[in-house]
Amino acid sequence: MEPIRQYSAETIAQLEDRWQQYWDHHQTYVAPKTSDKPKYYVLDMFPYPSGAGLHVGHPLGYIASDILARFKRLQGYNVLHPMGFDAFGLPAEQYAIQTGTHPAITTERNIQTFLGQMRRLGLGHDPTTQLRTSDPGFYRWTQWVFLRLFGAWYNQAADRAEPIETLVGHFERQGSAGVDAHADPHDPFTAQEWLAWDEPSRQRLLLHYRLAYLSYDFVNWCPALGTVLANEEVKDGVSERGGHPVERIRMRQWALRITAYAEKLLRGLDTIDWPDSIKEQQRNWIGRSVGARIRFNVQGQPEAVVEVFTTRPDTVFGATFLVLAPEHPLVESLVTAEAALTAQPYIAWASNRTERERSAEKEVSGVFTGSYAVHPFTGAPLPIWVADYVLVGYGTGAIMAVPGHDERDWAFATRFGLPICEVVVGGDLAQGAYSTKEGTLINSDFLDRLAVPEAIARAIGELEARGLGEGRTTYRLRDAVFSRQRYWGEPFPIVYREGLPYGVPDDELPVTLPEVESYQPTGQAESPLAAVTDWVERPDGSVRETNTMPGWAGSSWYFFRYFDTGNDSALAGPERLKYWAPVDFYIGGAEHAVGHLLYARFWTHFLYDLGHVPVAEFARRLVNQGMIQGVSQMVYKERNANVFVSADSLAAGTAYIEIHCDVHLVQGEVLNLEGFRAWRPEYAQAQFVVSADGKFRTRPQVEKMSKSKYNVVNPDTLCDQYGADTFRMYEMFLGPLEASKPWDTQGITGVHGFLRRFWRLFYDEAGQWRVQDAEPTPAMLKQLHQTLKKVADDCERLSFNTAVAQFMITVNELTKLGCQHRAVLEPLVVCLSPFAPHLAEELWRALGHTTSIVHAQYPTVEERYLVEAEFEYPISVNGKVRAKLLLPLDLPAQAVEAQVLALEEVQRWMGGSAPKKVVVVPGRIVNVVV
RNA sequence: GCGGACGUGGCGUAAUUGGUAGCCGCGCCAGACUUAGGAUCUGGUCCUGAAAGGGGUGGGGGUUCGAGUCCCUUCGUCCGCACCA
Repeated sequence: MEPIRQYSAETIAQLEDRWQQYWDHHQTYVAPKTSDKPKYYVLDMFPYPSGAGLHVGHPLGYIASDILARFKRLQGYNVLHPMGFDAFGLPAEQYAIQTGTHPAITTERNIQTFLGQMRRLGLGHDPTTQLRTSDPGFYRWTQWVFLRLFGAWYNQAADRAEPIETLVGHFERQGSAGVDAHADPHDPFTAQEWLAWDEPSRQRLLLHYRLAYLSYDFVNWCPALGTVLANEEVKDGVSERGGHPVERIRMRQWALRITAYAEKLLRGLDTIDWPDSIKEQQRNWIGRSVGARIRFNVQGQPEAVVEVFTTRPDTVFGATFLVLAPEHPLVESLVTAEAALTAQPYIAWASNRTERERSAEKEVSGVFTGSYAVHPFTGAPLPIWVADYVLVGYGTGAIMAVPGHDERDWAFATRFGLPICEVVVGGDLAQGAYSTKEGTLINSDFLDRLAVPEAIARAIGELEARGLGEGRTTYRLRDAVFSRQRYWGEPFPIVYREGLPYGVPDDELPVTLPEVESYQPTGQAESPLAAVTDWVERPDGSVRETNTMPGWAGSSWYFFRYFDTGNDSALAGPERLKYWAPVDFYIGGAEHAVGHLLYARFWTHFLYDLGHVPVAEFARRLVNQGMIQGVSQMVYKERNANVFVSADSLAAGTAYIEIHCDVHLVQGEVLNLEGFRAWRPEYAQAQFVVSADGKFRTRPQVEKMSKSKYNVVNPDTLCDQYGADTFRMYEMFLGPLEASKPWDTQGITGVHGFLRRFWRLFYDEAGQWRVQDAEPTPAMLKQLHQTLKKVADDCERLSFNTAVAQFMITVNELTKLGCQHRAVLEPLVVCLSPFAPHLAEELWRALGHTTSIVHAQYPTVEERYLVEAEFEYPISVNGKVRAKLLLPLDLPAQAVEAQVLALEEVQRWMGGSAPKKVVVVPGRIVNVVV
């Protein structure tokens, strides 16, 4: 291979291409899947291969993980750094509906674009691990996991999931007595009854327990997308994808009993190194609240019992009325004939309002049902109201209103003239409700004079003793709706016989996605698969489930598949799982906080319970890379004329239209007028009012990077111009990895200049090799080892921006020192290689090495070169470090002592007196004793 | 409203985690070269001052010999959650 001697635009392209080919050809990044070396697993959140390709914001995380992977490899780890694709998803399907192109074709096309762009960046992913969630060989195991969920129940006594067989065994021996499960309620039964039941009855009952089960409940139905959505996919009452309105309707759907894992998901957060904000979001989402359920009988309706949840059972004597959500199942029977006239319209109106309308509403609204509940302790009649500030989905969908100590209840009581009763001392009711936990109880019979915490315990004890309720922990987390009425997703491995679901045998997996004539949903809540009758109807008379799994199914476990992508007897081989799990470093966007990241934890906990994977938490450390925002460039056009005015010359009285112009036409807020004229035909003849200096200025504006704002900067063009190494280093140099920051193309020249100057250390301007074997000077060695140390530290703490800065300092310094010494430059190239792998490979080869620098060893930091000519002596007074004294390194202990004694400041702390004793210890701490 | 993160030059940022604030880069200024350029190289660039010096990390207060860093308070920005009983 002929060495490249110049580092210029033409040769950079040649150089980078050459090494990319070399890496492909030599399979440089394939990790041995088992090894004696310690492992390090670096994982990116795999992308959905959208049609738009990558913009400069996307590669930030990929570059960071690539640098870390390369760095860890240099440190001697066996590094797995894979890349796959989250290939099922709505955009490909919607494109298919419009064009008839099979989603698999568009998806594969997009994947190839992504792969090309990633290769161009020099990302060293293990090429043997390129999985796709839409590949039958992969989704076979997604279906397999689903079957395990379907075939499992949550044993609360053992605090883990177990195969459903253990439950059936219990039923056969003891009936439902003694089962402590996370399950839907049902009537108790005996072993005899169970044994007497027919198969459908047993199956129907088991659905109450299965961790994947059919539910008939309120779901988020999105008419525009033609599918249901999980709570995590709905934001502010509209779909996260597309922003379409979402309705709450009752439908039969598959759901996963994630609520069984609420407590484990909460506790597991304490064992993992994830960002606080993500942990906090997950805690909020799980929404644990401790309190009690209380049952209220209804006057004149012995069969009706209103159960409420409260976190403040101590305030039960302050309850003056009950409120039910409009959708509460008891509402219908509680509305009396007299009240119906006013109540019915309100209930109908409130139930039909969207979540969004309801939460936007500030006005208190509600209606009296005409019925009264009986206070469990006083027997007082409490009017039962219906109001939409009570949500059907939380707690029991009913509350006891304590207007004295809950703001919403107070507002409601005030609005409708209901009584307000003070039961906790600690505030002023004239100012409104107060919900202090500091006060003591009054007007509360047996709770009087107790402090709130004791009162809560006492109230729960009393409720339980009298059978009126019990202590209870409630979670905001809902079971996850798991079916979608779409084509482009994993088919369920489920068939129905007599309307009851059965899992297909494992040896029938994968249940492959059939071809369809139309990708259009076939009607209200039905997947396009329903139309494929010869697929749906099976010879034995059973029919297939026609929904498909949601987008997050495959992403909930894919990180285990990279260990063993070809395995067709298990999701991954046990010894590989044992070696590689968990992920050591996971990087991706913060937007997945309560979606993917929660589901993936849930699936991992589940698989761990069943012994299929060796870890309960899949990712030890998580980092969210910041978003790179676009910087739009705005130009101002007079409203009524084809006249553009420079942004610093706008006239006060004139009306202007703000127009996004292509950011590539702007250099440092100055518009390239010729380019702008040529950009749009209608601007060719426009007039331009320029600033005093003759320049036409734009106004920058930070916003999301988007095609419509003409602020998208494509990494490919920057790689063409400066090379991938420059691009990689510049993305890192931009700022801290986790911070969001606006893209600024201008600064890239600084990094590019650094790489050129670095090259100059090896080749002079004429392309002559200048590296010598001479002995480097101490100053050079100091510079080298400082850099080796700083860069290693910075890589450990992911401070890549400061590492890049350190490289720049070094190259400036070594240039000044005239360094051309192999002993300095060779280690430096290794140190730089994670950041600029192409350039490093080239120089490594020029230094005479015949193997890839990827497998080199990170140079040893020799501390002796780092010690300063002067040393900071920490001075401790009676053991507490009080000061540091800068003294020459070789100063004898006595001299240090003398210096300390002479230090006026030390005497000042001593209160004017000289220290009794000064001890200089070998660790160079100076102890001063008074 | 609740929770989290943060506030440093014209800009992106750095500061050995309590020890000389402003590293590195952009931009800007000056100079060199020059086939005048959006190239390259050199030097300068927090404020004030002729200098010595003084001031300075959103504002105010505190702890400390010493605070960008810790504590209290206030203002502001960003993010998340939000009728959660």
